[in-house]
Amino acid sequence: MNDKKVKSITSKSENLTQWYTDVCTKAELMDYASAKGFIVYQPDGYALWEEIMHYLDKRFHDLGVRNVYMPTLIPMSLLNKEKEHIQGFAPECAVVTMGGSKTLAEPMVVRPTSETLFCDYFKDIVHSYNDLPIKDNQWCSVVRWEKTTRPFLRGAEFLWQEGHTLHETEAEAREFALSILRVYNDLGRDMLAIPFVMGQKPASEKFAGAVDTYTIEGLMPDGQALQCGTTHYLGTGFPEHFGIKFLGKDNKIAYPHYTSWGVSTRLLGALIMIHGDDNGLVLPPKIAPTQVVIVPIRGDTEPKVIEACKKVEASLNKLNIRVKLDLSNKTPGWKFAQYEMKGVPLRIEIGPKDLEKNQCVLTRRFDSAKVFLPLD
RNA sequence: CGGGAUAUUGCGCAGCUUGGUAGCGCGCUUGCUUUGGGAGCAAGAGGUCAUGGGUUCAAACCCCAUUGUCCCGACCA
Repeated sequence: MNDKKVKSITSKSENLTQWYTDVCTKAELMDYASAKGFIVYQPDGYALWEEIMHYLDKRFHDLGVRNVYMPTLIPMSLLNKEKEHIQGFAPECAVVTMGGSKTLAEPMVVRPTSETLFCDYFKDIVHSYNDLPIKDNQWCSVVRWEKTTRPFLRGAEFLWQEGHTLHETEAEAREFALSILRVYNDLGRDMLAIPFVMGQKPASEKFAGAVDTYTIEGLMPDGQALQCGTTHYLGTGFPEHFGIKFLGKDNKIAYPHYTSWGVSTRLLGALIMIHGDDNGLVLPPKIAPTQVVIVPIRGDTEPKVIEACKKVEASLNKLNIRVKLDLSNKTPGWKFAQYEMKGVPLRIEIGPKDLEKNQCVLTRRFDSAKVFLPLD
């Protein structure tokens, strides 16, 4: 019988790439969409992203950041204003064309990132030092026409947040960029159970248009480092090209110092690869959409078992633990395998034998450790 | 973009050599029996065989063209 379980997904040590794809689809995190490189985020996959959004929104708010939303499309002329920037992104830009007899006044591009849109907006609202700092963030998706795609790790479209801030001085901007980097590092520690390494990129790997690029890097099971988040100090280059100026306290005109920063759904790819095993996904409790699953044994014929399960469910609900009681008519063995595949951190089994002893069985996902606890 | 492979039900595949009623496994629906590691039996539902053309009495199958997808390169902050 164990043969069936082993057959369902490829072994992680045997073929990491195949294993990764198997887990993404069989744990029902995503499905492939009809356009190449695009995916459907299924409820359990999107729920992981929602937990990340909740955490970061709170942390960003504490730093004085507010959420905004920019358009999906960028006029080509706007994108062309910063030379280094357009040279970096042009090869992967998705250019919009209209069907039929309709035509566009000028070529449009689906945003690969939104620096140009933010700067075009900032130039109209920044006039004096009293308008600074500006700290905006947006949650959105961006499109980059990658030739080779993988779920979450590299997609033609991915979800992310991009923050854009303007500051009076270089020192303030640099310090802010680094404070965001520390927030990203905390996200790894508090939510994802991933020990990131904070660092600075060499000139050859900097963001197109940045003075300095900082990243958090995660170590993957294949020995490669995966860039999981970036913050950039962009200097005054963008403001100069877009005409963002302010009158300082000294009554002189100056350009503000610019930062941008982001993390994407690539984080989910790192989460899956780092923690998963041959039985499927393994999720840290803080981010798991379902933290505890209760599996009744012989529930159909033993009303007392259901009753006991519901009692446990209610008490866990009171503790704000995300709990699921599975009363479906699947067999217990199927449920065990299913919730292991989905990475649920803790399983509680309750059956007739347990009721006789007034106990239940707890099994931990990441190391299969079993504990018997009194029902009370 | 270069090389290779492939396209048949939601998924995975057989059938093509040698043209003649559209098949299998999984999944799904219903019923009964089951339930402590992916249950069993029975009855069902589900297909423009990628697209266009050609050959033929007859094409999933043979021929030509087109398109999509996958793998390996190359490319990729």
